[in-house]
Amino acid sequence: MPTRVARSKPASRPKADHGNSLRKAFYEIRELIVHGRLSPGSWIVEADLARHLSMSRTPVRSALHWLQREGYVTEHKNARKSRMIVTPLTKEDAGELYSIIGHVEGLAGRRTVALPKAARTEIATKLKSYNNQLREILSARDSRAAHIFDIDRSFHRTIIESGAGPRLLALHKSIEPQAERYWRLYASSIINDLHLSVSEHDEIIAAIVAGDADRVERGLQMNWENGCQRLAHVIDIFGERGSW
Amino acid sequence: MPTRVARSKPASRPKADHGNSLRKAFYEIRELIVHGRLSPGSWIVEADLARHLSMSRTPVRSALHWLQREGYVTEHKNARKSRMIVTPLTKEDAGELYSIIGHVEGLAGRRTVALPKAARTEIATKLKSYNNQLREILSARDSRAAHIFDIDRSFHRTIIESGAGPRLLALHKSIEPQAERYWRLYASSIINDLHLSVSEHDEIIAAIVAGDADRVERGLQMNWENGCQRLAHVIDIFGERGSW
DNA sequence: CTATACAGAATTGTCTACAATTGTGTATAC
DNA sequence: GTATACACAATTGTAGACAATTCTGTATAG
Repeated sequence: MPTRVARSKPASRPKADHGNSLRKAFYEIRELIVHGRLSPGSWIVEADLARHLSMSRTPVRSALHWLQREGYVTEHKNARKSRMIVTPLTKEDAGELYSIIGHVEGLAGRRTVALPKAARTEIATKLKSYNNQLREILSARDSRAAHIFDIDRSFHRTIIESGAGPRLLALHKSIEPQAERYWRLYASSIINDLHLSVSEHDEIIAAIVAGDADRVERGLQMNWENGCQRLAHVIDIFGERGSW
Repeated sequence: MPTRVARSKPASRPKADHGNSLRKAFYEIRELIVHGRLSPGSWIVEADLARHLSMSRTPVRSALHWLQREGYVTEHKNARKSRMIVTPLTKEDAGELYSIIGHVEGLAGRRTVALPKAARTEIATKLKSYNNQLREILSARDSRAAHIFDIDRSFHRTIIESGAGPRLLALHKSIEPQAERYWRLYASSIINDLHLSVSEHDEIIAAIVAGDADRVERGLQMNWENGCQRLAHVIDIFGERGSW
């Protein structure tokens, strides 16, 4: 049996779903990684993914480059060949990741404060609304993780989007989603400490209203820093994923 | 007529310089952009580049994705097709870029200060050496821009490499080279103000020796912030490139 | 003279085939 | 039983062809 198949029909090249494959590949693979279907540390084979997504290796390959760009995929650098793996989730990586996000958001927050007072009030209102939603969920003992995560994300995005320029925004967009991996994996434990984060949010809102840039920056940094420590504690208990 | 072509000569496909094309494409194209051979705002055609580098479009394409990742190339987002352009150099972009670099370095500097005193002294010595080289060049009226740039870069890299973790390091590696584009374009004018930067470096070194994290962070941020303002002034005079 | 429609060129997106390299398993020597 | 060599399978890198879309210029209608 020949390893290379003789195509029975020379005709009919599949219809090259023009312009959507790359996008699709990117989002679907990211989804697989974020949801843990592709487990951290595991080894990626282009052809397998291509088969799974029913497309050729080309867009998959490009998508993997994008994912590498965003840190979901890591180049296991041997020689000159690329060997990609799903980026492992380690305590150390989480530490750096959260620290970077904290600083990026801090920088954005600082610029948010530079906005005119009217705009700031509006933002604060929006933020309060999100934070209250979180509080409600807490008191209702409603622990739909995905829902909580979305609200928390909205909170932070509101700040970013009002303060960051295009470049910082892009940076944040590429870094922040990675926190979701940790979130998902340790969600139930993180939620236990949610009330702490909610309080920290209050402080951030107050600082924005007060127009104190330093305080906003500190508040955001602390929120992530503390989140990181809470996460680290959980990782200590449950172990890392994908680092061996 | 068969849809699939019978190649006139079945033989001799060029030898697929395995494992080096992408790398080569990436660095060469980046070189073209940084040196301004591909001017800011101009429009990129994959096939042209491929011809120029004597390789197929495939690695060029990947390289462009990498360059997009690093911000050298921008997606001129129409419909679903990508249309890449060389990222324009604007005052506004410079402002954000420098601000981000300043914060990233500040964060790294903060962690550098956390090192034991012996290590810090060693770093300080290295930094002083670089800064003295700058001073010598200044007093010698030796204005080889490339040389000056290299030394300044070494100065900052020393701090980053001692303080940053892998993630922050990667981030810095991808952002910082972009400053070079501005540097090169406005080099002669920037050099006129070099003495200011040198003084700021002194302050940074002193702060590292003193072990004052806040002061190091502030120093680095200010160094970039001020650099940005000096640059903005020059851009005001000579105009932006590639934004129209 | 201007606006619209259409044809053809230019360019990007995707696919398959092939080349080259790396890793793995098996057979053989010691 | 262990170690080395060799062959083959698995996988990545690149090439070139085709598909589809967008852009450009030109001709024609008003």
